[in-house]
Amino acid sequence: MAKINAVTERQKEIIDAARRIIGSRGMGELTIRELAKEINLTEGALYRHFKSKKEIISLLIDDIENSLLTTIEEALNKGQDPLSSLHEILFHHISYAEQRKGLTFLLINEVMGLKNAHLQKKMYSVIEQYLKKIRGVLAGGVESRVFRKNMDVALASLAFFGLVQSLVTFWSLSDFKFSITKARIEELFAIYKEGVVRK
Amino acid sequence: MAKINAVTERQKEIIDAARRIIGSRGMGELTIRELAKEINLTEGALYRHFKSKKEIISLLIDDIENSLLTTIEEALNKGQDPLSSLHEILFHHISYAEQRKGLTFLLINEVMGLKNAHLQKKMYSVIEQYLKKIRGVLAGGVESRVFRKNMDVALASLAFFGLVQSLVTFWSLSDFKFSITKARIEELFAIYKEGVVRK
DNA sequence: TATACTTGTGAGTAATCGTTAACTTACAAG
DNA sequence: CTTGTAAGTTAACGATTACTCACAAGTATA
Repeated sequence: MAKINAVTERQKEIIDAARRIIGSRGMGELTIRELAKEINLTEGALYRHFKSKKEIISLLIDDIENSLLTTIEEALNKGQDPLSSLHEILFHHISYAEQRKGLTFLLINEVMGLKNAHLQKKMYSVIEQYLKKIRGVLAGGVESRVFRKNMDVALASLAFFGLVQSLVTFWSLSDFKFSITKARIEELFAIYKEGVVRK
Repeated sequence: MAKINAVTERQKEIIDAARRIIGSRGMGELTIRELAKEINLTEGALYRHFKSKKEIISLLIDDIENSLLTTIEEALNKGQDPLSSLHEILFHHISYAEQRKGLTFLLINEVMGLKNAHLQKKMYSVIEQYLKKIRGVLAGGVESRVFRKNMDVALASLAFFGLVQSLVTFWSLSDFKFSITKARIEELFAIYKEGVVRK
């Protein structure tokens, strides 16, 4: 299948600016005016490059789809076995979220609030792809008997996702006051890996 | 300390209406006009009962603070030991979130997006109180040697929170299509309790 | 050189937002 | 009978929203 909609340079600039605004000033400040100001263009000019604000959000989702899934894919390839793959993915995902100041989760929520079926489906698809990768690793681990054999991999992938989401939520609400250290992530992984119960 | 701001009956009606709107139509539809329509009042009349929209959000956070923490407290009292306490809390929290259609998390994310220092601090406080309760249970479990002794209880409480958050996020994005069964929650708890690695 | 396409400007639109002002009504107290 | 107050209505406010359009300047192509 050929590329239907190639993303132009200007479009890239626009979504970069959008990411900057959301990260520093929040979703509520992402307006056409502010976006135009950010890249020194007029509002009318912006509409030469997309047809609606929803399309910008759609492009932002595409951006996340590419960057997040690529990040996870790289981490996955670095891992030598299922367990180290998960370890790598957790580290990469958290540093990804840290760099982007939780943009992914802000966007997830915005899309939920919009109640726009198309965008919602698209966002759902991204998360589903993410979870699918995790499920793949988990299933491999179950097969190679590194992971519990009677484990529900769908829920285990969701729980994995939750590690990052809750950390970023708490971190964001604290206004990014505390730093996420390597040791903290290590312990978070240990909880996921070992559980809380004494062996 | 005496009660400074007693919540009136009308105020209760208003935040109930706000909850209904958010649950059925999303945060984006929570406007003064829609809110007035929902309880058959005029917009001006609403302002007899609060001084700004932010105050409504603030009241909503208060509402969550009371209802969620009460729910968790009840579950905590039901549990006979640390492990069963966590079990109860997870069940109660998920059914709480289910009833309210993930309102708590919608509100958390909305506040994150608003970048309003006061509301953010308030929301942070609610989550902090929640986590504190979980930390209490976890610390008790470590002491009674039911839980791992070298566990970071702060991160473990965050991971617990993440179980519910990710489940509700995914559930909400899927437009509440799938149902959360008892068996699923049981398995989710098993992942938290046992971890994913084979013993 | 003439033509067409792209990208920009600047001024506008209607709609909607939170909020407020001026006024009315029901009711209670003295 | 007067006065005060709480709670409502109606109508508007200024600001902001996403979005549009006539027009100009540059660039590439024929």
